[in-house]
Amino acid sequence: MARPVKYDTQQLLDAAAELVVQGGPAAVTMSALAQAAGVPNGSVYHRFAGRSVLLAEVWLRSVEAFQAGYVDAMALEDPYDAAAAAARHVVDWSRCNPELTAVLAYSPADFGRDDWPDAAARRLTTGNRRTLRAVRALARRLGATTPAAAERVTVAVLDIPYGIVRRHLRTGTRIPSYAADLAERSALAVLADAATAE
Amino acid sequence: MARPVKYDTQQLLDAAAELVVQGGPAAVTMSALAQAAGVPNGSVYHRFAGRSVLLAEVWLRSVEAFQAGYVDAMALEDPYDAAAAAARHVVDWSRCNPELTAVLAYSPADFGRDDWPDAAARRLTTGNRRTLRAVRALARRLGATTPAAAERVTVAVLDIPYGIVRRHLRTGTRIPSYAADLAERSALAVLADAATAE
DNA sequence: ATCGTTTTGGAGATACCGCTCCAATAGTTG
DNA sequence: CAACTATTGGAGCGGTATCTCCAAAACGAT
Repeated sequence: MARPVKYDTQQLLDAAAELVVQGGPAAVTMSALAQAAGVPNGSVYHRFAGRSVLLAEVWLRSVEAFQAGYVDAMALEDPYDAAAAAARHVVDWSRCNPELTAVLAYSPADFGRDDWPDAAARRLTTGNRRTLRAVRALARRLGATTPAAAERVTVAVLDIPYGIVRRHLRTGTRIPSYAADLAERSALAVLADAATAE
Repeated sequence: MARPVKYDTQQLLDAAAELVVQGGPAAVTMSALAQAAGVPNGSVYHRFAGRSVLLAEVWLRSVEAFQAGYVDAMALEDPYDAAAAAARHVVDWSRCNPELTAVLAYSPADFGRDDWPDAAARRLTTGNRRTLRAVRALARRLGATTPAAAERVTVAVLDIPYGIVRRHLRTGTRIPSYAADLAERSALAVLADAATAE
């Protein structure tokens, strides 16, 4: 019925993520993407209405992929098991998805969030809210009542594992194999310390 | 002897840091800086030879200010006191220097490290090495022998406090007053857990 | 084979950025 | 007051990025 599509959106997003690895969000220009993917300049605009839409897609694809597994990990019955699984997931997922992790090393603001179309902005807040709810639910199951206690849970299941990942990302060293164990143990140590405080 | 200087370098760097807060390193353009500081376009070039020099100065000023106090904090005699002080310093310093902290949320690469002049690159490696040495010395004093044990110390004195700071930076929420306590306690919990493992 | 429909490709308009250059400027000195 | 000198200011050049536009291309349907 018509000419078939020649360029896959996903392959463009992959190339864009690769550009983020090499030079951050600023390196993701429409022309650089076209060149990196071996696509004519104008063809990029047939997939993404503009640069802000492209950047939104790059971010959302990464964050949604991460959050899906992260929320799943916290669904385990025992709250300590859930916390341990969540901490491990951050490290393991990052090891398996270095390009997507490089994207998440920035913030939505760095990907021009202010210029995103409304639909993209909504996807972002929806995903973030769901994740926040999951963490808060876990905090409740762990007996956290005050804001400080809830934040301690966040430290355990997010700040610690992501801090490890981020440091290796920045220094260029590969994430060592013991990193997941380290993240889990450190997370549980913080949670155990919180339990003794009650 | 000659016309006196009219624009202070520090005030330009302050304006540049403010630009980083609002829009990341990409927003630090020579023209944007000139406009933000109320300085003519060309005058910026009388202070900084080019954009790469400017970005290098912005980064180095922030990181050196941070590292100075950080290394000092680890000089305490008792290694656990030193670790606690280091963890607290990260949070306290970030609370007191939000603009400089916003700069450190990125990496030297985001500030165009590859284009820095040699002198700036040397300043960076010198400061980083000194800091790394201090952390490694602390790890030794805490009895860490394996790489995994040393990294656990890094988790305690850097990843945990900085993770807390970074999360608040990203969400736009102010760092709560209990954050320093939370960082210290979490750090000591991780270190205590490490001690029981031996 | 021909038609209709959708995708493609790339040249070019517009805007912005880094950077240069040099006349004008404003203190300092004698 | 006049001469000297380092600093200043802004117009403008070259390069690059975003985005538009429409003829050409490539397939399915008839």
